[in-house]
Amino acid sequence: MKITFPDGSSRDYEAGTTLAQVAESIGRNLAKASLAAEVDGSLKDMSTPLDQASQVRFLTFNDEEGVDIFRHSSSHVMAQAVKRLYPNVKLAIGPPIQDGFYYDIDLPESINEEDLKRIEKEMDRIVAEKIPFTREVLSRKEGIKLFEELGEEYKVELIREIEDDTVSVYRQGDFVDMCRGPHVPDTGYVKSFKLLHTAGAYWRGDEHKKMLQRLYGTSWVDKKDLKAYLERLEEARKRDHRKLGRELELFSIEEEAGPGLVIYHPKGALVRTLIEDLEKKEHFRRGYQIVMGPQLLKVDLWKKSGHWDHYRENMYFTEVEGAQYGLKPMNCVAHMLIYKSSIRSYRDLPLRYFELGTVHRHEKSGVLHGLLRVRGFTQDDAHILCTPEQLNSEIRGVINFVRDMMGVFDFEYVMEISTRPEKSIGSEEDWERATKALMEALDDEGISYKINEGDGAFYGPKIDVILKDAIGRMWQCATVQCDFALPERFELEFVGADGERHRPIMLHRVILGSIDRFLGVLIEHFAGAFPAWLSPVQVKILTITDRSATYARSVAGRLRKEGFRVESDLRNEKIGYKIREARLEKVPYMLILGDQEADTGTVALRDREDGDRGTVSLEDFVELVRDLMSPPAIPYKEE
RNA sequence: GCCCACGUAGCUCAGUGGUGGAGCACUUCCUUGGUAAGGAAGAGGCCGCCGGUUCAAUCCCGGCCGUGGGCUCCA
Repeated sequence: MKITFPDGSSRDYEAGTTLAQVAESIGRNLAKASLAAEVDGSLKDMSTPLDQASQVRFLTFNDEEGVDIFRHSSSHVMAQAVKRLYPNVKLAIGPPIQDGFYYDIDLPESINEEDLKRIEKEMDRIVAEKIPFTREVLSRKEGIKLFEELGEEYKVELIREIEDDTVSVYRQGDFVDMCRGPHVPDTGYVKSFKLLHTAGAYWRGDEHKKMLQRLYGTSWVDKKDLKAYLERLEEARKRDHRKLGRELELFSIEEEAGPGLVIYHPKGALVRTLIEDLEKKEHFRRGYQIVMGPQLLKVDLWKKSGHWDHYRENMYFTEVEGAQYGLKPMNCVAHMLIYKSSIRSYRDLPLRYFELGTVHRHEKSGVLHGLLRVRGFTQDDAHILCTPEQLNSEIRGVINFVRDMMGVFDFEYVMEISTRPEKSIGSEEDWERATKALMEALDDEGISYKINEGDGAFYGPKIDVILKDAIGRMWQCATVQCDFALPERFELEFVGADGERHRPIMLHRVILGSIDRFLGVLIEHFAGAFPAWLSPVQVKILTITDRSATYARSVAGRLRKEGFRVESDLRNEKIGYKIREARLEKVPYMLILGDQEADTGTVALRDREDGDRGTVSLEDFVELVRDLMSPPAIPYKEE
């Protein structure tokens, strides 16, 4: 029989030859590296015998599928270890995930750090035993019987729900698990792993079902990769915006004030202001009008908007003089009222209302996280009201806006479109038209995108922008959403060229999203070392001795006149000490001033990245850094 | 909201059923030193909050609040 490989070459083999033997015949290294194989499009174990001519692709740790198979096998090894140590454990599911795997288990006692170490030791034994993974196909009935006898009620529940007549199970020695497979040939493959932490997880992700224990681990084909991954985790910890936020005196969240409520200290408030100033400027350039809505609006209005029915449990309410008010969780309602305040003509459209709107949402206590998930935050929110004909160009305008802003902050990004979910409102034509408009806008801009079927908002489809930070993590910030519901509910109209009344389409969009969250992402992206234009302190003047204080004051004055943010450290401390502190504060430029500089009108420049840069004249320094001290210019584009 | 862990000085963290500690930071004094920590002294704590056990609780138990890792939900 003829076996064909991805490079187009082929070889002949006897029927019954296993994939492992095929790999071996090609080369020792391939055989060693191959974890499983893809045969005519489906994934198979290396021990699978081939019985007919096929297309074969061997999967290694360099293939996405190979990585998943490897991690999946890792989770089986962990499950086997758990089962050896806790015979009464019931297993739920154990899939591979990004960078690792987990297994959900049901166990009366709870697993702690020391237990994880014990489980790791047991896993080491299982790995050393090199137990082969063997596949077995059972009928559903046999499968149910097998797992009922084992007391594995979760597996039984899963088998009852699958539609096939057969189920496959994998054995590794005394351990058996229901599993689609494939797996690596034996447990010896999984030697570079580490169990990371435990967590609670609902059975089948349903908060009404039982809470299980989830054990998280990571595994790699090579010890080096494991080490690199653990170092990456360490790097992420160092960049944690909660830690840096405190160290750099940017913000705090105090128990006294309330969970999820951010207090911006001078430096954090300054960075936020710089971002917001840039946002205002860029919005004005793009034809947005700034508006401001009140923090409290009457409950009747929230009933009209649908928030009372759909969002009430996330809102804060209060009563004043017998009238019920709700604290705004979104900015749209006031914008609707502005639109309705006069009769609109098609000539007025599009209308782009922009608000740096501070909103409050009663998030569940367990989800709060630094600046990334809070209860009070400020969005760079806008609602664009336009005609159906204008939809495409408005969406493209937003996309370009996002593109420009991501460039300013040095972020890469990808875009995704989310389509109609099952629970949704509006006509099929509206949804189709709006989804098409979003896709066409991205196509027209030459942007590739992924589609998330059924992931849209209940009132319309959306584009999400997922940005990628300096260490490869993804964050969702910008979003563009079509909304049919609000124009309908508020009976928004415009008079068309035909003299008839028409309903405008509304786009809801944010560029950075929550400014608070964006700041958190920025802190982690730059590891606290903001680019000069965003740094709270741009230049720090450090004196060698008291004798230089007067000169230092004149230098500071000159730089302030230039608009630079300057701080002086005139303390009676050694220069090494002052430099150390300025470095920890991540100030981009340090000017070291002693007798030599005072005598010659120069500054000894030191920067955050390159260290000592020698002596330059004060005026040369100003020229050198001037352009870096304000936000990068965004070229003006004709709409 | 749910599961697990944690909560000691501004920060990082030791610690014990009977009197609370260190380093850094802070204050004062000495030192005037040229590219990542000079020296000395001092001040600083409802040991998260409430209740229980105990002759005695920061420590043991319970509840609450908060934080962390996740789940669910989301900007």
